[in-house]
This record gives sequence, C-alpha cells and structure tokens, in this order.
Amino acid sequence: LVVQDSPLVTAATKERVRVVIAQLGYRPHAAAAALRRARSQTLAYVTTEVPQPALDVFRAVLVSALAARAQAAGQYLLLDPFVDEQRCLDLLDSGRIDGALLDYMVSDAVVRVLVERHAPVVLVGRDAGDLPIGWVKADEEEGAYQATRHLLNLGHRRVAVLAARRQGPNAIAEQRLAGHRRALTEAGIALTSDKVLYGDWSYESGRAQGRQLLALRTRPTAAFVLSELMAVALIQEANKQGLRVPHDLAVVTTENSPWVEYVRPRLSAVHVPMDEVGARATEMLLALLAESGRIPEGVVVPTRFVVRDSSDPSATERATSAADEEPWLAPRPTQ
Amino acid sequence: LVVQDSPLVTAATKERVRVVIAQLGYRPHAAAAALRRARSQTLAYVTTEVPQPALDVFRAVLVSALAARAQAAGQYLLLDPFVDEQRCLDLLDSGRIDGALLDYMVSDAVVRVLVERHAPVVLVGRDAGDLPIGWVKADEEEGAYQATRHLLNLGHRRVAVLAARRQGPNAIAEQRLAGHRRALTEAGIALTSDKVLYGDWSYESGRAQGRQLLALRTRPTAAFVLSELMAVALIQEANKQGLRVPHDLAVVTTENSPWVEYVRPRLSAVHVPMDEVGARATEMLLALLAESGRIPEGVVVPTRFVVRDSSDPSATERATSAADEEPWLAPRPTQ
DNA sequence: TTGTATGCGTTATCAC
DNA sequence: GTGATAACGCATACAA
Repeated sequence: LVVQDSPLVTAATKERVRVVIAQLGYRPHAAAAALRRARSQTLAYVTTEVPQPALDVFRAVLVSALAARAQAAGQYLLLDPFVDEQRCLDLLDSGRIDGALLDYMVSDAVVRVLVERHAPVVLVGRDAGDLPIGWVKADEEEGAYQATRHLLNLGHRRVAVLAARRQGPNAIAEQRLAGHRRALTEAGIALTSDKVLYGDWSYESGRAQGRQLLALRTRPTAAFVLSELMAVALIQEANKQGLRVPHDLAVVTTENSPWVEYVRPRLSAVHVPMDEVGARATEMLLALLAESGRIPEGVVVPTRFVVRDSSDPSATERATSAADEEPWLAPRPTQ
Repeated sequence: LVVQDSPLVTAATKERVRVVIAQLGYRPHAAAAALRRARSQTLAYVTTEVPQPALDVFRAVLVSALAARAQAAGQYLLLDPFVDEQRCLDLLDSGRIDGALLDYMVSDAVVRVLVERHAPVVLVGRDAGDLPIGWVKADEEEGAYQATRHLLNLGHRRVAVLAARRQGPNAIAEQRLAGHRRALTEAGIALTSDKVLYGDWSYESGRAQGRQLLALRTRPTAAFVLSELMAVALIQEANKQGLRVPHDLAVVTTENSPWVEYVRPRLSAVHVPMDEVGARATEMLLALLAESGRIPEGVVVPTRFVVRDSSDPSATERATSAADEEPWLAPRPTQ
C-alpha cells in the first residue's frame, strides 16, 4: 500500500499516491506496523530511579546523546527509570521496544536475566565482566592514571585519595582507584590505606573527609578526588584552614559538569565523554538489532586529563597572566 | 482472555489463569494491545534539540519528574528531541503516543498546529497566551519580584540587572524582568534601560557584561542576575576588581542547579521547582486523556526566594558563626 | 507493474 | 460466568 516508497514502481504512480496521501491526511499507524513487522522502532534507556537528577549531569549528557543518536537512526527513545524490576523485564519482552540500553546502575541480577533470554541489550557506562553481552564504558582507569601521573610529575609524593564506596553495580570508584594505584606503583609508591578516605560522593561528605584528609599526620601535598563535588568541598575545607590550592595542596579530580571551569580555582580534572559513550552504545545496539548473530563486544572510550588551576601553580600563573585572570578564592600571595 | 484482571470472574478461575500464564511464560504484546485499544500507554516529552545538556539542569530535573510521574500512572515516556518539525507532528498522530508534553522551547508554529488538531498536549514551562491548551509554568515573575524586594529591603537603591535575550518562544527572561520591574516600581524606582545589561546566559557573557555593569557611572550596589551562571561570572569579575560580595555588591539570581550552595559565596537565588512543574504537567495530561472534553487550564507553580550569602552580609555573618563556616573567595574583612 | 487476501495478538462484543 | 469471533491497520506473499 504505502510501503511502495522504494522498489520498482512507476514514478507517476508514486506521485499519484503521494497526492492522495496528502489529501486524505493519511498517517501510518505505528502500532499496526509494529505488530506486523514485529519491530517497534523504539529503543529504551533503562535505569534505576535517579535520586538527585540535578547533580547527575553525567546522565543528562548521556541521555541527550542516546536520544540524538537514536533519532538519527529513525528510532525513538523510551525512558524507563524503573522502580519495580518486574516492570523492567516486562518492558523488554512486551514488544514495545526493539532493544535496550542498560544504565550502569541496573543490578547484575536484572542483567543476568536479560542475558539468559538473549535480549538485545547493551550495557552503557560499565563493562560486563564475563557475561556475553555488549558494553561501552569510558576509560576511567586510564583517566585516573593520567591524573595521578600529573601529580607525580609535579613532584608530589604524599598524595591522598578522597574516594567513595561503590554504589550498586557501579564499579567506577574501583576503576579510578586502580588507575591511581597503577601510577603510584610505577613511581615506586605504595598506596597505603591510611591515604584513602571514603566519602559518599556528596558535598557534605567531601567536607567531612576533606577535614580528615588535611589532619593526616603528615599532611599530603596533593589529593586525588573521585568527584568534582567532593573536590570543591575539599578545597573549601583547605581554604578554611588557610591553605591555598594549588600552592599548599594540589587537587585533581574527575569531571561531571562544566562547573569545573566556573569554580575558582578551576579544577584539573579527567574529562569523561559520556556523549561519546552514549553514541557508541546506541550504535552498538543498532548493529546488534540489524545483525542478530553478532558477537558481543566491549568498547572502551578514551578519557583525557585536563590540567587547570587546582593542581599546577605554574600553569595557574601562566594562565592568569595570559588571560588577565585572577584566582577567585585563594588569598593572593601578595595580599 | 487475559483482560480478566478486573471484572466479575471467579477468584478460583483467576488463579488458574495466573498459573497458566506463569507456566507458559506468556507476555502480552504491547503493539497488538495498542492497535486494538487505540491506546499506547505512552506519553512523549517533546523538545527541540538541546545544545548544552550539561548546563541544562532544569531540563534534567524536569525529565526525571516526568518519567517518574508517568511511570506511576502506568505510562511510558518517550523522548523526542526533534530536529525536523515534521517528525514531531508525525509522532503525534502516528498513534505511537497518547499525548505529549511540549517543552517551552518548542516553537509557537508547532504548538499552533497541534492546537488546531486538538492534539492531547500540555505545555510545560510556559504559558499558552490565548491558545486553548493546557500549560504549567513556574511563577518566575513572582520569584524575581521577591528577589528584588529582598534587595530593596536591605536598603539597596542602585540595582542593576544582568539579563538575557529570549531564546525562541521562551519568555522566561521577560517574566523575570517584569517581576523585577514590579518590585522597583512599588518602591518608586524606575527601571531605566542603562541599568539593564544583556548577556546570552553563558558564563563568558556574564563576565563581559559583568565588567560593563561594574563600570557604570554610578556603580550599582546590587545586581539581579537572570541565571546563576552569569551570577557566578559577575561575582568573579567583581572579585577581580577587588570588590567583595555581598559587602560591596549584593547579588541575587535564579537557581538552576545545586551549585548555588557549593559556590562561595553561596548564591541567594530564586528556587524554581521544575520537578513540581513536571509532575503537575504530567497529571494535567493524564487528566486530559482520561476526560477528553476537559477545558484547558493553566497552572502556575509557586517559586521561592532563598537568601544565602551573596546578598546579605548580616545573614552571612550569622550563618558563618553558626555553621563555623568561612567565605570561600572573598577576602575576609579582618584579613 | 498493480491489486487483493491473509495474519500479526489483542480486546470487545455477543451468543452460550 | 464462559467460550467463540470479528476487527484494529499494516506488511507480505501471491495472483492477476
């Protein structure tokens, strides 16, 4: 009837049909097509309920990328922040969607069930371990490695870590710690447990643990912080004690939002390109749908460490003179 | 067959059916149901492409609320950041969705077409003017009024505005300016155009216009800034000139993200509850779907102004002594 | 090249 | 209270 948009039809007929379509205001009915073709042209982004969406800039960037990429492929994107796991599983085999992108916060139990059912699914933001399933994640380990290398290159030897416990199946904290440890080990430094303090990703925990960190017997000269929010908290705690960043304490962290640029001092941070993670994951899922016998693969998207003011005094001075810029919060040396 | 989940069936039979369902692993097919019932159980959040998702915390909070509220009503949420307007219109009458929530950035042209078709649609984040269509927005005008009143109550008389041009159909800038003007007028102060500077919502424009603002012939003692990002930029510009906030310049703004709490000085800001806007809009759309003859209504969600450190020196001092807190960036008076 | 019949899985209707 | 039957709108396969 209307499928005649491609094969071997007279151009004249095509035009005739098109005119009639326009006159009648005909619109193809998606549900009927989905029923017949057993394809809904819809992907889902499946996540658990997000407690603090305002702080979850990662996810906002990710979802935006997923939607854009899906749309470019003519697919729609369904959002399912499930509370009930059963609902999530039902979604997958209701035929409502063709495939799903699973957020890294989705529990292993759910992932395992989906793998068993050979559901067309891709993990986004985490790896799959041994599970035969596609995944895309950022190279958090390498990012942390680079950040730590930067500190070591500046001559720092007493580097503390402001870390955080894993949340659910999210192993990002461990990966960042692993990269940090690798850099230290290479430099012949052991990562002793007294140098690792655990917050819970929140600002408040950053203040509290930052206080602990600054009270260590031999105060560290640098800190690797697992999130920008805790990094800001640590810097404020340092300032409160009259310490200047980066002069008295160098701080490097991981970037969640553009605020690393707007805060003073600007934060040296690992940039994690969640937009690319999202795009790659969507492409992988689309490929999986197009070619169902495909072998599951894992993709690691590179991260990059960006040096800003919070870690390198000389860089700061160069930047400030160049940009006619002034540190925002740190008391100036001459003042 | 399975619809027997409600009316007048023997409990015993129900149980029997349930057992069989479990044994066969039967899953209802969404597309077939949608075809037959002419209801897809899906809502859409329709927006234009978002250029900077990382800065658009507003929208992240909004979408999160929409998804949660839709899910609570047993509906799914489709995301459509359309590039092509035709695709957006097609979506609406493809039967793929039951109704749509239109972002405030969706053009008036599209809205008008949808209204003509009597599409089940609700505007979120803006009002509809004369159009017969439901909408939910936050009371931006009142928020700006309260913020300005706060400055006036502190005795400020030279208040400048760091504003921004409207983007697309988004009249938020005008609404905030209107509230500001109302408060000034009440106090017998005219809002002269030389007191209004226009940025473009970006940090960079905040710096540039902030510089202009501080260079006004008679320097303002206070500023009302239309976005937190520009407010931060203004404060940094002020600090660069050796001015202290709030002592030399009081700043009030509008809140987009939790960063108003994490920046120093903390920003006095109008809190705009986008989560509630989203929830109310979803409820309105659901009501519209349930009862199609419903008259379109408009809902204004109240905002509230929160006093923090950037506007009120006395408040700051009280807070700092109470919380054992220290200003982050402003040189302390005694230092 | 074009027209026509069949079935996808549900739900609603109607006899039983 | 229960079982059979038709129809939703499109895509496909097959006949013309």
